[in-house]
Amino acid sequence: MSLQKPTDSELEILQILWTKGEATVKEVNEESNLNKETGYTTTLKLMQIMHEKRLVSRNTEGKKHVFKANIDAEETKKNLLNRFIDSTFKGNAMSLVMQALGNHEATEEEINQLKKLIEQLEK
Amino acid sequence: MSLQKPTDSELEILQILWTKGEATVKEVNEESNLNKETGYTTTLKLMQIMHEKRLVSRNTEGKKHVFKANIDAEETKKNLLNRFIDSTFKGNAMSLVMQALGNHEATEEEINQLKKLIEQLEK
DNA sequence: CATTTTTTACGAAAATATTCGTAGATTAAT
DNA sequence: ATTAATCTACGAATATTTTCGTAAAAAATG
Repeated sequence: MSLQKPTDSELEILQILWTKGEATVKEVNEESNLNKETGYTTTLKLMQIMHEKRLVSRNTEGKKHVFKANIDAEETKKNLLNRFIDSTFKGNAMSLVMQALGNHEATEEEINQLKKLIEQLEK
Repeated sequence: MSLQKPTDSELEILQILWTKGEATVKEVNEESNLNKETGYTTTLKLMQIMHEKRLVSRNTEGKKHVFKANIDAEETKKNLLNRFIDSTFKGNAMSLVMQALGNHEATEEEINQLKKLIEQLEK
């Protein structure tokens, strides 16, 4: 069962739902508007399509529909990451890691986390 | 001057050009066909569009046009990586690194590289 | 030099993704 | 209960990306 890749717009909505747990169209739209102007019915339509695709589920009992993500955040991100590594880094995960670490100013805390992870990798 | 994001098909062609240094449409198309069936004129058209966008340059002196990437591999990948981190990991680069390392079976060599990089980060 | 093969140019169809207007339903307010 | 506000459904217009057919130019072959 391979997950289909959400579009950019869909991913943005999924991120909002993953963060909020659940949300109405209005809430999602307001959140979207922090980034870029988006019409209400545009967001609504996207979420209806996502529902058709089973990317989200919705509770229609109450007055307004309440949506939540229907696919797991970690699994989806892992999936997208693997695709990205394949397309952009030709499957070389370590190359991506190096690039990401190189670009990024790491805190002490983060470095310690990294060290721990590396110890585990060594086993 | 911010780089525009190449489409998936464009990225695939860029990867081939980055690897080969330069190539004709025929060569690129044959390489593409290792992954998925792609018509010759499809590849041609894509490369013409990429030329209009200045993603590639071409030498039309000889009999066939010889193309090469007109944007830098490292810079482009860095750019795409930053976008990906923003969209999929909400800007949290370390989270992506952890995920990538967690999914991936690292060789001793790679672990040593990582350790070196971490030493540098600590300074 | 005539014929065949290879190559480019280009328009347009097909596929996919995004945006929005309008109508009708539901709920809230007076 | 009537009016106003909010919300969903849905078709359709736009925009973007991908694919391909056809024609014409260029090169290779015999």
